Amino acid sequence: MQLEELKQKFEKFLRQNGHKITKGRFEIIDKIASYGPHFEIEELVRWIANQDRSIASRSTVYRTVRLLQEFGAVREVIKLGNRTIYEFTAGKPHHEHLICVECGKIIEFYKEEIEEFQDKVCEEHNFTPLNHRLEIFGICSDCKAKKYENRRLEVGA
Amino acid sequence: MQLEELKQKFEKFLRQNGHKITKGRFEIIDKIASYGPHFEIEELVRWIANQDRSIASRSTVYRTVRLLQEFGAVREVIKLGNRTIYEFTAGKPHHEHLICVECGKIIEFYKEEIEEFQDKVCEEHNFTPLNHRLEIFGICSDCKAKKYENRRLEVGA
DNA sequence: CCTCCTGTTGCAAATGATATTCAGTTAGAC
DNA sequence: GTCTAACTGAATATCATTTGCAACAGGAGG
Repeated sequence: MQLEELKQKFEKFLRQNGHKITKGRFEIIDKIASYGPHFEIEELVRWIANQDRSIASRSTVYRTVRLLQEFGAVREVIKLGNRTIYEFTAGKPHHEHLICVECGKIIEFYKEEIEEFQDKVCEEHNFTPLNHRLEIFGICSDCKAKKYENRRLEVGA
Repeated sequence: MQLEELKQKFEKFLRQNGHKITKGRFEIIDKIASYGPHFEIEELVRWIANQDRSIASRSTVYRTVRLLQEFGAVREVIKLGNRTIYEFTAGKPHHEHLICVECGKIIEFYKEEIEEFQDKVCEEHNFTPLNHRLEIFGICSDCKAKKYENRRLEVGA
């Protein structure tokens, strides 16, 4: 299983950077992995707190997510208002996101051309890209359908 | 001058939405326009506070920037950590940004293809786009040059 | 010009995400 | 096992942003 492989690499990363191997850190990875592709830290903290045996405090979750970002297994993918939505990337290829501003649904998509453009633009400006983020905010098909429903109800079916 | 035109349109916008025409709001627009293309609110607040005659409180600046966003003259273009960088768009066509993570320099660029992709991807997902934001984080040419200088100095010129 | 109602302002306090401090606890090198 | 540096949890601090509220000011109608 590739989660195990990831953990082993993370362990090596920790060792190489003078960090210690603690149970909590690996339990947090398990939680993130089983939570779903996208998460917010406060959400994760609440979820963990609700479990039978709480494995880590708020501070530890924040600290571990930061480590995972440095390691490269977690990425900040959406910044909306004061919310930060993270993604457990774990080897997934880079991709972008459509965000429904009505229901919060997140749709992933990949367009190779975007990477090509990034390279072209950066070269033009002699700029060395480290990472990028493309967020498209809008209304998803479900929410559009719902609005249509509501309109019908208002008019009187 | 097109700033005047913008103000007139904003005045109409305010009237249409049941808001009042106050001196402060227009003075804030002047400040934003003379500040430069990109600004952060706290920065703007401090700058305004340092003027001979302080024209608006922190809350009013925040509230006015929000109105200007609804109106469409101001846009959140970069979210980095807990910082939000705004742009005074005022009719400028949509474009994207390169952000130097060393010195904070912001470089604007436009690629029509990005708009085309957005439309294509959104169509595929039956998603109605409202706005988007592409941020490319990296190191600008100046900072790369500076690093090169430092390396030379360390080695001993 | 006066009056009244509603939106606006400034301040202080609240909020919410995230960072930090510190004292007690552990990992893991020797 | 011993020792030290890194880690943890709880409380506290910080920083951007929002909100409650009392005083104030547009602007519509007279």
